[in-house]
Amino acid sequence: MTPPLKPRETYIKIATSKFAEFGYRGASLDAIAKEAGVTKQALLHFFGTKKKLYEAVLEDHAADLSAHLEATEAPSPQERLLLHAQFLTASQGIRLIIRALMDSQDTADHWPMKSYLDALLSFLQMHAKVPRSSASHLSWINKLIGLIQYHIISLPAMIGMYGPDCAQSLEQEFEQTLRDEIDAILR
Amino acid sequence: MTPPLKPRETYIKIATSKFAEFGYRGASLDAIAKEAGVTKQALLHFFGTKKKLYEAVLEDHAADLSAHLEATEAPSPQERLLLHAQFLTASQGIRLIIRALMDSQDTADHWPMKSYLDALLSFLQMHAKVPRSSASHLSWINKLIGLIQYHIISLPAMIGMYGPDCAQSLEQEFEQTLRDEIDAILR
DNA sequence: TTATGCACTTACCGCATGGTAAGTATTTCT
DNA sequence: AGAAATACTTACCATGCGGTAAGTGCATAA
Repeated sequence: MTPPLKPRETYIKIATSKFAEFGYRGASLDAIAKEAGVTKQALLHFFGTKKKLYEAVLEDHAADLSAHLEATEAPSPQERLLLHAQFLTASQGIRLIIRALMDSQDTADHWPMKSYLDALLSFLQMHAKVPRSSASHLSWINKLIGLIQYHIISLPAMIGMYGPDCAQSLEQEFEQTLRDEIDAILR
Repeated sequence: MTPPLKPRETYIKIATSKFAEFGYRGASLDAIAKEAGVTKQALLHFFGTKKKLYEAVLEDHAADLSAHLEATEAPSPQERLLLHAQFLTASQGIRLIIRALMDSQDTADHWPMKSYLDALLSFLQMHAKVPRSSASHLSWINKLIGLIQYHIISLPAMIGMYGPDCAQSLEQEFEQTLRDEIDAILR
């Protein structure tokens, strides 16, 4: 029933998961193309260079995140933000963001995630318990994303070090922390 | 006055900064060797393979962190942990940890950072306000490292997006958050 | 004095990678 | 019917990479 994705969209989705998993350098055009069932020249045909494909991926992802925040419905702002945070956690696309932040200093000025961050900022400003500076909200967002992101990337290592049993309690503690943080600033 | 580093130690220090900055794939033996003023075969002579150099770097770094935690002196446990957290923030070696967590699933079981994590855990257990499970402490450590780590890697992008002025307030908010988190669990 | 080990070097190899050039089949527009 | 655009393909190339092989200079030990 889902309409068949256009080639370009297909490539972007596959590239997204590859870049998220292996990083910009680690994800080769060949590997992405192979998963899509084409040759890498198909990708170069659409995007010109690997760098441009990467930029397209980042922009597409930012749009996805903004769209999800927009579309999420819940009885209260807290629950809405919690749902969105859980989506962030589950989507694993957060790895893409970390990779991007770590890889590129130079592209920071025309950073594609800005639109998404701005959407989050205005959401916070609209529903905050008390008025706060946008720097303060930005700092809170950093805290939240840092929380989510480190939880995701450290979990496999934690399980490796402390056994599979620790996973469940870590998950529980993590969700409680999410709730606490959200409750702390939203009315 | 500092005693001249042995070659092996020199290589590890340089490799540490390169791996932290560019990741395992992104840091080439050539680049590391060039900065050390030798050829890459000098590195291969000492470490055999790039992978083994990487492991040596991780182990050395874990030892450094544990040593710093051990050596830090302060009037109270809170201040001691705060000093250590600020060292973590300033050392930028935290990038190494993130890179390592993201790059390797398979090496998670014999993860070199475990000794450092265990040192942190016992520190928390010794000075916690109230007794808590080690899973709970582990979760708190994740939170703290996530906080530090995302602050560091996102700051350049934040400055790029919102201008240099936001840096100072982000720094201030960040330090306050560190203090709050530490005060929340240490007596 | 010879030998042994250490800390390298130069020369080379094979492979993976991003990218170019040119061609091809299919659909859409005029 | 013919032209143009779309969505690719095969063939190829230059570069950078990790790693091997063999040799060199130098200090110390027997």
